[in-house]
This record gives sequence, C-alpha cells and structure tokens, in this order.
Amino acid sequence: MPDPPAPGSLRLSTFLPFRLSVLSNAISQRIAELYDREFGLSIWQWRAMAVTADTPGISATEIGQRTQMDKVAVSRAVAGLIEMGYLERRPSTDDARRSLLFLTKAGRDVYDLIVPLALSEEARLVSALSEREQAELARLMGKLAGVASPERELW
Amino acid sequence: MPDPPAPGSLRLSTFLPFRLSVLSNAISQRIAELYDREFGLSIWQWRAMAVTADTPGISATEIGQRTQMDKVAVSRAVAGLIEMGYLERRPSTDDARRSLLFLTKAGRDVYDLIVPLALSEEARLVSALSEREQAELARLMGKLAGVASPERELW
DNA sequence: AAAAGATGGTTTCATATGTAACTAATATTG
DNA sequence: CAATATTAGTTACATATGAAACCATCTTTT
Repeated sequence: MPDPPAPGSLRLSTFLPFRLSVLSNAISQRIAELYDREFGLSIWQWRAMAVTADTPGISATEIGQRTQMDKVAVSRAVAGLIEMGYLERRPSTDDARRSLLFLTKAGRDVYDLIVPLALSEEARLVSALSEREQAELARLMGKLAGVASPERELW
Repeated sequence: MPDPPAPGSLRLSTFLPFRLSVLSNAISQRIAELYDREFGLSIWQWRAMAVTADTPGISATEIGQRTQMDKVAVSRAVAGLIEMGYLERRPSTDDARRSLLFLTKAGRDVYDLIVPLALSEEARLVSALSEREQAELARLMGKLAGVASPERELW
C-alpha cells in the first residue's frame, strides 16, 4: 500500500489528467501500430479514412471538425492517402477552393479490412467491462468532455 | 439524432480509442498550456518534477518508470530542469552510472506554486462528476489500463 | 580476472508535428 | 462593382519526438 502523498504535494499516479493521458496513449499506441504494420497507415490517415467512409464527398475542413485534427494534419493525411491510391479528390462545383473526397475502390477495400480489426480491438479492450460499465464510462467521458472543452463542439 | 453507422462501418465519434484520445488531448492541452505559460515548463518537465518532489533522490530510469516516459524524454526533461535551476544532480555513491536527482530550492518553490493550480484544474474538471462518479471513473480506467497494457506495470 | 553482456544515460539523426506565411477563391462591405 | 475581409487548403520553417548508435560503468560468466 503506497504512502499517501504528502500534504501540499501531488501523486502523479492518481492525478486524473496524467492517468487519462497514459491510458489513452497506451491504447492509441497499440492500435496505431496495428494500422501501420498491416496497412502502412498513420492514425491520422486512418481517422480521415474513417470519416470519409462515413460521409463520402466530405471536405478537408469537415474532416478536421469530425476528427479534431488541425487543417495541416488533415492536408497531410489526405495527401498521403491520395498518393497511396486510397482517396480520390474531386473539385466541388459550387466552390472552387473546396474539394470533395471519396474513398477509391482500393481505399474501400482497405477500410473494410480495418474496420473489423479496429472493432475487435475495441471489443477486447472493453471486454473487461460489463455492458453497464461500458455505458457508464461513455457517459462519464461525455461529462468530462463537456467541461474540458466547453467552447469546442467535440462531436 | 445521428444516423447509426452503416453495418460493417464504424462511427469514429463513438469509437472508444478515438474518444479517449480526443478527451485526453483536450485536457492535456489545456493543462500543458498552463504550465508553459506560467512557468515555462513542458508537460514532461512537469511530470519529472512531480515524481522527483514525491521521491527525492530518484534516478532518471525510475522517473521513466513512474511517468511512462522513455529514457530519451527523461534525459531531455531533466537536462532542461537542471538548466533552469530547478533540479540538481548528485552522483550516486554506489553506482557511478546513475545520478540522484533532487529539487533545488527554486524547483521546490515552483513546484509549490504549480501543485495548487494543477489540483484546482483537476477539481474543476471532475466537478462535473459526483464523488461516486469520480470513484467509478477511476475504477473503470483502472480496468481498462489492465487490458490495455497487460505486460507493463502502469502504476 | 578477462571477456561478454547488461544497464544508466546521452547524443545523433531522421521523421513528425505545429505555427505562420502564403495562394486561390469566395463573401462582404461601401 | 471595386476594395476588403474571410475561408479552403498547401507550403515552409522551426521545434518536438523516437529509434538507434553510442559511451561509461557495472554484472555475469568462464
């Protein structure tokens, strides 16, 4: 049983921002490695791909909003995906600055391979939790998100 | 009310690794900015400082274990803190490779200023949650951590 | 006690990331 | 409808980060 932190001090291992950060990084790390090893995708590329699959014809800016990536990160992720032949860019007819993004056939194929892997990794993760606990966790995270980023619309 | 994701697809905004990552980044971001703006410390430096305050005479390797930082990050954080005059390095008598790290007076002063800020930011964050919910969140995170890093001893 | 291996920690180098500047196009204002 | 401001997206530059090589010391093996 560890000593309690001295008064006026702070035990990092029980400090919520730290715990969250370590947990999140451990999880992201593991998943990122999977995307990268199997498909050569960065986590940013995977996220861009996922929202494009969900909303074909999405713009780069919208990808940024949905994924919380800044526009430079989106630009780079999209450029990479296009180079790999997974994404296609079509000019928007009503706004020449904007382009509409779609998965290519190859992109869809890769996406279809990743989804079950990602979902099963998530399932493995939450398997330690009962249904009730999973719902509770989601609810608590939602509350925290509200406080953490009151200004920003997270999802 | 958003559409459910199509079967065989994946809604990023309900995908646990993604939600955790965004939440954690939003929180870390905000806190990191506080450390940096007020004290010129990176989040890594703050963490190294916190565990050194908790365990004076700690070694770089131990800092890494406690904070989940790799040894390069620790080396850099410690070097920076020493340069700022917040940390002092003394050679270990029983192992010449190792050094023992201590906060200087100035380091302790800064630490004493940061702790209440960090704790109050944490308090602001969890204020959205009842006592029960806070405990529950900690418990659920612990379970997830067990699954996410079975090999690694997280804390 | 010499050789081989492991450990603590730093340095080097290559890559990732963020900020600011920039280009092109659209929207707004007088 | 010209001038100004805003938006979409990319590029350039500076900094952060991680992997691997490295140095010094300590430990283990023979």
